[in-house]
Amino acid sequence: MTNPLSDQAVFTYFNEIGIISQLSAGLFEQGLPEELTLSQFSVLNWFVRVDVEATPGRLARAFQVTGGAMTNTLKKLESKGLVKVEPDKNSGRQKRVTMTSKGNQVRDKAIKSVAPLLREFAECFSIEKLKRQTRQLARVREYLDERRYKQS
Amino acid sequence: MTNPLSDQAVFTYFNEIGIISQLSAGLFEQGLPEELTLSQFSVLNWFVRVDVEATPGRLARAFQVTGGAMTNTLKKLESKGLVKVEPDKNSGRQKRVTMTSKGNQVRDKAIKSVAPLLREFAECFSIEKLKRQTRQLARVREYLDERRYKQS
DNA sequence: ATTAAACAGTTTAATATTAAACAATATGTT
DNA sequence: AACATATTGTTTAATATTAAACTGTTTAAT
Repeated sequence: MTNPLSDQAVFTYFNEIGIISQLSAGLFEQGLPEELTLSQFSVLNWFVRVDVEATPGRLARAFQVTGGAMTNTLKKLESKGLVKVEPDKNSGRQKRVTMTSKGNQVRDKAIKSVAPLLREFAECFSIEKLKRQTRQLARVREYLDERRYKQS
Repeated sequence: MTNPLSDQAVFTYFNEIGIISQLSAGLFEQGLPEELTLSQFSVLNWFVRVDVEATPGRLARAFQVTGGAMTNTLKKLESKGLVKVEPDKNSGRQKRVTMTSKGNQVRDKAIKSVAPLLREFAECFSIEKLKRQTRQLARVREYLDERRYKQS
């Protein structure tokens, strides 16, 4: 039993999300200092919000990117001296990633640079509504994440 | 007056959107036939849903991508014989893009291929809620689109 | 009529991402 | 103990995108 109308509704939904992703990433990166990309900033931010250390794999899973992408992001961050990547003493194949104090400073600076953008946005859109939407989006994200593994 | 908590809420919101965009595009493209990318399918779909002809610029604006990106997408579609790109008789700088009948067939095939994915999704998430969310997302998208031009 | 500015589309170089192949290490089975 | 399998991270090639420079065309101003 096909329903083209609901198909279209779903497609439009993801279409809006795709465009917002593109526009918001672009705007956000314009506000970022030190040639920081959104991915790089996100990793720095993760070290403040979630944990003080991680493996590359854990970060890749947290941001839903491939291992290769995370290797690339960490290389860029390491070459700027914002994170440290060391071999793990307990495991020969894992690595241990931590943020440097410079990384912390740059993250703070980035937060400050982007704050006006975020606050301007927060003035136009109710934070409560935003949080409600975020919860719904999280459910969709979890759904897609499961589907992902079912396919492959 | 800074409010780091609402900043964080906004950031998390866009973060979820970014991940959903990535995951949904990936899943969607896996279901697409003829080596069709999401961008290419979206253009074909546009010709069914919005208008039977367009200029490259109009399409670029519709999908919020740069002119260069649309040039690239149209080249791929043209090389597969799915659209026709002709010079415009009335204007020396514009071009006229239309979908071929093969393009129409491939679009139909693509719709059928991804239908199961969309329908499975529609079973898990209420279409009414989805439409309500889409309206909210559209407002966010419009806001970002305006901000975009203000910056530059 | 000339000239300047705006506009439409393309090209180029750079980049972040993916999928797939790969190397090194750990785990589990027999 | 040996061997197969799984895991972790990296490398490689391909690709879609962007920003910026560029070409050609139209519009506007003087």
